[in-house]
Amino acid sequence: MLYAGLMSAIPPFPTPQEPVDHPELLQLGSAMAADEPCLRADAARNRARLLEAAARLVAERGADAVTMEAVAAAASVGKGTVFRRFGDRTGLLTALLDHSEKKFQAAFLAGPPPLGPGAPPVERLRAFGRAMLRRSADELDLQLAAEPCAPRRFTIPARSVLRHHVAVLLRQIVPEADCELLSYTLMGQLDPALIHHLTSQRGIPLARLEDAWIALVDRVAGAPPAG
Amino acid sequence: MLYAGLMSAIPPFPTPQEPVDHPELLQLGSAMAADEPCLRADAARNRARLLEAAARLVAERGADAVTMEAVAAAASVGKGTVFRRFGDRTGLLTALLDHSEKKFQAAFLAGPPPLGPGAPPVERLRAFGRAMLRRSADELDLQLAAEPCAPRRFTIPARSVLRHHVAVLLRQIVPEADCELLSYTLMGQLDPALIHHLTSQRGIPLARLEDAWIALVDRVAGAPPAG
DNA sequence: AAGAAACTGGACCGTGGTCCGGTTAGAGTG
DNA sequence: CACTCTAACCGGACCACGGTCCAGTTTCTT
Repeated sequence: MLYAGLMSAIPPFPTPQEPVDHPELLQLGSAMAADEPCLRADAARNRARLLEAAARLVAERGADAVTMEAVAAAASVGKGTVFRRFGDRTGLLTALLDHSEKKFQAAFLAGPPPLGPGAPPVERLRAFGRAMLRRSADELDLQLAAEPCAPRRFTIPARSVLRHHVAVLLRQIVPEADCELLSYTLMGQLDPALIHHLTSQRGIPLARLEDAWIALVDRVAGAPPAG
Repeated sequence: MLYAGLMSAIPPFPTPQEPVDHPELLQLGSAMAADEPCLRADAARNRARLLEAAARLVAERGADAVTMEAVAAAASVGKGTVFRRFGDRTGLLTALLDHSEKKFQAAFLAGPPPLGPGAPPVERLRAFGRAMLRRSADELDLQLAAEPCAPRRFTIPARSVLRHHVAVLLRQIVPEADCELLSYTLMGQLDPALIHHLTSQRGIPLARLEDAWIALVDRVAGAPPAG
């Protein structure tokens, strides 16, 4: 099992990953064929071993067990190496999710309708929510664990890409609205932490979340479903 | 300066604060006259000193400087005492915010319109968003620092109260909708972390956030503002 | 072969959180 | 009021983890 990398080449040390101010251009394809940008042979090998070890830890003992030290030990590698490669814990977890993330991006950017281009925007937005909800339902532990603390929640590049996609669709549906801000609102309903809270802690079935998403999209699109 | 406490009596030790499964009843007035439930004299004194010390640290060196050890030292108290009293770091920060929180709750539960009862629900909802945005704009550091990590974000009692209020208003406005879930969505737009990201990191002025809130409420209420 | 750039690993630090032996407030009793 | 008893409280030693640093090693280039 191989994972793609979203780390670019890392200078000396203290420059893990830049916030990416304006990810106006969607990535995907930038570093897709070349799984390892320009990594030295030993570095690439260690990187692979670390991801493999981390994945094993997640599978066997849950995301909480993915301690930086545990991963390092399981990969027979020094702790510093883990940090150098992935920046911090979030970075490592994010890298673990990278594979499915890329697949998902490909699906809504270039896949078949209704998720991909070809269907009317409202239709695509509905499908997007459904897909997000289902994807988050699996991988929930990891998604939660990968979430950084408060101030950086909205700087995650992957999330920015998703949100931007929503904004683009919204502009086609309700051009007169503040689609940028509206996209944040809609994305809020698909937040892994919220999904976890509603399903695990309040026992709300996923189907109801999907219905709520559809209703929300309709409401925003200006066609109240039952009013 | 005295702060109200939202900690109930704490049994032996490892029971900091219960999740409060169904906060259907709004608090406010439960432990309002009695600032300290049944706290022993020395405990109450230490509690006050701790809050005072924490507030001083925030004022002088920012929320990041509020280390549990630093607070303990500044209050000339043992570290264990801080944890016993407030459960964890978020608990301490939450207690610091408690005063303004209570004031805010009082304002929309029993204050003058349009925030309080008396105005039509849509009007109250608009006012609620405005008030939240402005309140979060001050206190932003504290609000951010007080936010617990991913899985517990939605279990904060104070947030639950606010969200519940929104749900109640929504039920009066769009009874046919899934107001429970809709309230989560609306609250998402008022999340301190989002506000911080938009204003501090993307330079979006608060006024635009307020406009977006109004527009969102109108949209949800089924009366598209310009369509 | 040799030099430079990149990588490695583990010692080190600060912080959040736990534990438990010792201390004290304050109620009950005479 | 003095004494005693107990539950609650206190404090700081202790642990685990995330994150940093840097001296020594390895890879790649020329």
